[in-house]
Amino acid sequence: MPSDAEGAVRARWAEARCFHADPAAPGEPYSIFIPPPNVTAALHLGHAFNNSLQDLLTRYHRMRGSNTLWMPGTDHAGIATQTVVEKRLMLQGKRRTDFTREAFVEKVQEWKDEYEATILSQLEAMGCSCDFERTRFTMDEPCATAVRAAFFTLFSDGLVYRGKRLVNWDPVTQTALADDEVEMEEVDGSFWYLRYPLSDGSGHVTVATTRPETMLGDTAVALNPKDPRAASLRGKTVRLPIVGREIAIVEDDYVVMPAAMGGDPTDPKAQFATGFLKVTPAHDQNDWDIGQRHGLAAINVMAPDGSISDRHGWTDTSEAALAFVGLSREEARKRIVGWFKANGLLEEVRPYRHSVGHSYRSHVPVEPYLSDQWYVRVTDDRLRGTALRAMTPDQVDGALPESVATGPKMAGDGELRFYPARYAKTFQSWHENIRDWCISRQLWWGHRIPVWTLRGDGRTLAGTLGSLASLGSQRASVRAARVADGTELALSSIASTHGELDLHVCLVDDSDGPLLESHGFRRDPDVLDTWFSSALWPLSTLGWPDPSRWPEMAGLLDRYNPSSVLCTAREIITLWVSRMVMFNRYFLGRLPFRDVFIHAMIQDGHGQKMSKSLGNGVDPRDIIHSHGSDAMRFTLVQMATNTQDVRLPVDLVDPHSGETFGPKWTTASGGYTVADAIQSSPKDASKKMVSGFGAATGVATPTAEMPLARNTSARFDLGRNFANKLWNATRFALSNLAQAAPDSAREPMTLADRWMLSRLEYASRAMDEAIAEYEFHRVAEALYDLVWRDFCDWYLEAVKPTIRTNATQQGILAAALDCILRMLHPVCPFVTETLWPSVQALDRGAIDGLVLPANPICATAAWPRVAPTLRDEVAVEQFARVQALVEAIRRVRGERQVSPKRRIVLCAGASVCALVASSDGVVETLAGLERVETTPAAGSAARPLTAVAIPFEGSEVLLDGLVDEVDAGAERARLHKLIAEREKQASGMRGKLENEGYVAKAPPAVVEETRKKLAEVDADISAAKSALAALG
RNA sequence: GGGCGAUUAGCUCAGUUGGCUAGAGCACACGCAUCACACGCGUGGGGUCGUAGGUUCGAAUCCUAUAUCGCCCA
Repeated sequence: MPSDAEGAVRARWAEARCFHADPAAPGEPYSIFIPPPNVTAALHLGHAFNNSLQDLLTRYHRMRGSNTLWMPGTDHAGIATQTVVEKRLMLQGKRRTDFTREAFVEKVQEWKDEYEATILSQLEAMGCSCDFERTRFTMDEPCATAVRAAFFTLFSDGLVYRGKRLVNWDPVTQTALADDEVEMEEVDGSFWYLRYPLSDGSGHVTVATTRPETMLGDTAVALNPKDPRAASLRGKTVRLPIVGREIAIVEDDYVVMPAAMGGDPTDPKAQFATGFLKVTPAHDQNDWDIGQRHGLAAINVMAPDGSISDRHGWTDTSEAALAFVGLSREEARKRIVGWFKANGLLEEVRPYRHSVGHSYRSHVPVEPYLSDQWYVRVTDDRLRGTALRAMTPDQVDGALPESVATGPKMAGDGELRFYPARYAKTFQSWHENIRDWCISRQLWWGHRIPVWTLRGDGRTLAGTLGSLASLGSQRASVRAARVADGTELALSSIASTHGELDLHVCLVDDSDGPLLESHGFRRDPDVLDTWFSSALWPLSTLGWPDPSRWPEMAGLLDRYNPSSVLCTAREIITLWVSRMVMFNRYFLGRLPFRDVFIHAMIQDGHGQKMSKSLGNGVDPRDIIHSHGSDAMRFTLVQMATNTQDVRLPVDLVDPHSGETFGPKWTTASGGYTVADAIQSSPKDASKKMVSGFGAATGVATPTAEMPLARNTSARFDLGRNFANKLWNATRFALSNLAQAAPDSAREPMTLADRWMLSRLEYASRAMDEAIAEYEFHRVAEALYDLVWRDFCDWYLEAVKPTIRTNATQQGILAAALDCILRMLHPVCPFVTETLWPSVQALDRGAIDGLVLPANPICATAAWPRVAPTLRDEVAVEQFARVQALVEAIRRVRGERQVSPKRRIVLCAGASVCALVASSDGVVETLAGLERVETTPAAGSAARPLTAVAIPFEGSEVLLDGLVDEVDAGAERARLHKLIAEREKQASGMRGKLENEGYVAKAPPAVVEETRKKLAEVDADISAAKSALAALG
């Protein structure tokens, strides 16, 4: 199907507003929220996959009469988008800080506008039946309003708090990094062995460390409680060199014991360990955890630029320590090692290769850095508990924790179901082990945190608080915390509290900001984690908290939340699914969706995840260009199995010659296989092109002489061939119906007609079941078998002799075609919609059990109502025999290389002749028979010399006229081979039946089946043997 | 380190409570320009189901161990 026809079809849909959801319209609601794609980049095949499945569901339920909403939109993707824009600025030699915050955000906005438009056009090109009139963006006004309301509510309810935590800090760009922005790199480092004297002068302990510079912030030395030295050291303290701080010796399981003292000799760390660990809670995640367990102080000895500093939490600076203040962390390391050496406290240095996290932006080692961040208290039962209680009980592994199970009941409890079921476990264990959610990000692109803070002593702050009374609790929420440890305080007690305090005021609306700022408050510069706004997606897109503010959203929230299903990928269960469930339940008291369908991942041909950095993502528009949208969709649906990720070997299309070829591969850092950035034309090696890898990584820039090569993949040939097949079959059917004789008679239904209707019934049932279970490859399989195998290979061939004169059959052919278009539409909307008008124009007789209401547009046509009575078991069984006979004859024709043009004579017994007669000429047509003759009973002395015998259903069937002269030798060989095959089968079955255990214990039906089969095979063998005997 | 998944034909994948000769598409071989389709039609070859044990009358399927690969979480 030509791709320009796709545009015309889209225009038809748009004009009829087929996909616009009207909450006032009738029908059961069926809604899906699109997982909003990041505006960072264009969509790739993974998105095409995900969206093809969502569209399949949406179109299917729309045709089934549901009131359907597929909500589209995009996500601002804070860190990722800000980073790509900063990278682009860097190419111009500029940095984010060269601009004002507003000017920079403006630049990101431009990027967003460009990619949002690209993404939406990609969705349209794929044929997605989204309600594009309702398209949302996570930072547009309704979404921002929802974010603000949600944050305010959580803040007021005590579910948001400020706390300290180690973040991945990039000291060069001075921002926190998400975990996935940290690249692990192998580094040649060292273990330094430092001696820390015991305070009582009774000796020393030796700690091993890869980061000696952090010792300035040590607040303990730890050893394993199983360590034999533990008892004698219990209660003692250590005098920290340089600083002079007296620090405790604590016992913790985390500490690795040296191999020599009972540590695990296979653990490489045990080879290096001394059994003593310096504990620096402010500069190491594991040390932080130890610190939490033992109540240790966290002393931060670094400035945000990574230099040693006594101004960020370090107060007990000694004279000796001052010498290191101001040094970079690299320089400090050298000087501190030098100090230990000079003072005789450096015991040893051993080389050590280990992996260290590096910033993917500045490529310097990431510093675990202690900083103040905002948190959502997701560990609270109101969030975590409601999420766990949402799980359907039969998917809960074991039992929910007692404290959770006994929590308050709520609508939606027990209604959340995962497909495939195994992912429920991921959801459950995530919530059982969840930690409070850090939601602040040191970025400029995102929803800015709506909190204003004033720091001061209690008495002053109490006074300020009094003058803010006019704000009222509807517009402002106030909380107070002690600066030193973050402890929250009751507002009534702050006037009498000593020490520095922070007063945090959360505002519903920015308009009250200036009032706060006039009192010296400053707004938090950070923005919210992107997932905070994503978590509200099923709420914000429907106008929550106040749909009346947007007239076009009236009624949406009540009608479409909860939605029907969320379709997404594995890693999203923790990032997004969890948070949507918690927020939707907390704010609205409902589930955001009842089903969660987790689909496989599309990998490249080397089993690698498609990613921007590898440049192996394939633009769906490339595939639409080479194969068409329907072909892409059908193939993707066919690949949607529930167990496996999907490998997709990718080829390039040479822009110079149009030829498809396999690219040249190379190995990139990390051992990944990537396409060479620049590829040569297979036709003319002097002509070059840029691969997706080259363009995505910026290694090569496409030019007029060296254009970007499109991707393609032979995997999509399947879908293209399928769409082509349907197209041609429809053309053929239409032309036959157009040439039907005007005086066609209404005949009784033929065997083929009854069989075809049965196949429609079967396929319709198979589709319903597969969709209900989200087993999409079965949908594709059912359609493929129906269209290609049943309709094209058999039915169209079978009706050829009768279709032009049999009016009943004409009606059935038209109805079958109509039914097929409807059933195929959710997968291949373009070709079905294109064919729709001509098929709708056909006359069709009324068929009992098949209802196909007329409709001008396929997309909104009713799903076929196929009654179970359409299934004709007799016809199904009879036709299977016809197929077996035709195939048996064809096999011989194939072996003998008989020309398809050559007509032959079939001589068979009464039973086979009756079968042939019942087929209304189908056997004759498909097997190329001249005529059929009834053979006299067995012992056929009159067997023609040119006849060839085949066993069929246990009797001998003769084919005459295959060849001019039978080659007796070849004929014997064929029969011997056939007999050997059947003997092997028979002996297998006989073996089973001779096994007493089998006959005694297997279900009787299974045993009976084996007996029946064996009798048939034995009859075939004797038929073949008698044919052999006849040959002489 | 914890969890999940995969390993079946040359390739990409099915195989849902254990039960007909383990299937499909592509690729391959042979034949066919058969009046819808060569992006096609017909026929055929090709697999000791990762390995080793076990349960069972019977195992690709269930159990145990093990190898390799991948993903998620820490």
